[in-house]
Amino acid sequence: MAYWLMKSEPDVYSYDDLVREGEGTWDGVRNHLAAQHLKAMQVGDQALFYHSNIGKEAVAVMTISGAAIPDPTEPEGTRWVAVKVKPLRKLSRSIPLAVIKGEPRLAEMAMIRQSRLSVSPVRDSEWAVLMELASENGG
DNA sequence: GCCAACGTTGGC
DNA sequence: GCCAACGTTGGC
Repeated sequence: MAYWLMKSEPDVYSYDDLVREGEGTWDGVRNHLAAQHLKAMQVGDQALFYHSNIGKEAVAVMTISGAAIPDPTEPEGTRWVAVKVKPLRKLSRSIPLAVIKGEPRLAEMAMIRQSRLSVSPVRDSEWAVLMELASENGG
């Protein structure tokens, strides 16, 4: 199972919106590297839901419920893709970007190294650190 | 609101 | 094929 981090501006689409929907389609990705990551996702993978711009924090964990399909917001024939996601759990403590940046063990995270990438992989070791930061008694 | 990073477009 | 101009993302 792989781990990911996916960004969304909460005033456009927030974690609460996903909870309300039950299952969401992660579409609108228009970056080739991000799209590559979408294609690599498998059902059962887990992803951090990160609120960009407003909040700037990871707020929840979701699970990939459907592998890559042609992006329904694009006309047929284009190669952009979307995946299906379902909410899993809200983090006990959300993880602000500042905390991620201040954690040396997360310095190599893809989202830190390339801040504008909206879909990025998270290593197992990084995931463990993030979950530690998100727990009530960890850190 | 500003600006850095990055991608895309178009002139040459 | 290079590179300047421009648009977008997203942090500050």
